[in-house]
Amino acid sequence: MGFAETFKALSDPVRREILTLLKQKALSAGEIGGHFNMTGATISYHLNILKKAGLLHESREKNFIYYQLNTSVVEEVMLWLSDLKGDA
Amino acid sequence: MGFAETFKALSDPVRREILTLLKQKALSAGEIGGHFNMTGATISYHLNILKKAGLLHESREKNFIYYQLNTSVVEEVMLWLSDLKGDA
DNA sequence: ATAGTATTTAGAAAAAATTCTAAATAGATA
DNA sequence: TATCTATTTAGAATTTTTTCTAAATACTAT
Repeated sequence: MGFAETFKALSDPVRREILTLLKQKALSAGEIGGHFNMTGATISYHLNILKKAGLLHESREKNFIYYQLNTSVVEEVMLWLSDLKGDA
Repeated sequence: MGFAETFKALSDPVRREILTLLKQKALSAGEIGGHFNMTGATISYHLNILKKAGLLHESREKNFIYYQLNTSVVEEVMLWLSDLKGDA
């Protein structure tokens, strides 16, 4: 759950696009998959990496699992960068 | 030179530690290598990735090449994250 | 309970990243 | 020029990441 996992999660373009999609509204795994030319299994793999990094919140509803961006971890990354920059 | 390269560069723990070292003062490749249990060739590999991502500034002096953090690219990453967070 | 839809897990294949050793380049100094 | 030091490049081995197919799980609804 440290920065290592979070930066790794952010390093993949597919995962960054997923986060961008989730910036506005929560989406189910299937809806997310609809935006990519990939199997559901691959989307699930990416969602799992984002989840482990703490970047997602999930909520179950009916038969679906809705994913949403967890902004607090984004803020933590920004703090790390801010410190690196010298604003410590 | 886009975000892809920069996030990839930031995703490795060795490279993040290099950036942290360079936060304060410029260091030569050899000095950087002294902080890690790796060959100079490997350090050079990492420096090259950071350089391509625009995260480093280099200046030659005598026989040495001094590397320093380029904070402006760090700021660009922070802006991307800020936008993701919703501060757009 | 059965059948249907959504998502995840397992295992394997392919691609990318990390590291090393050995050799090459670049510049400095004697 | 010859040599020494600093750094990079080339090539190969290892590890990690990404992706797929096929199967499994989970939950809904008939």
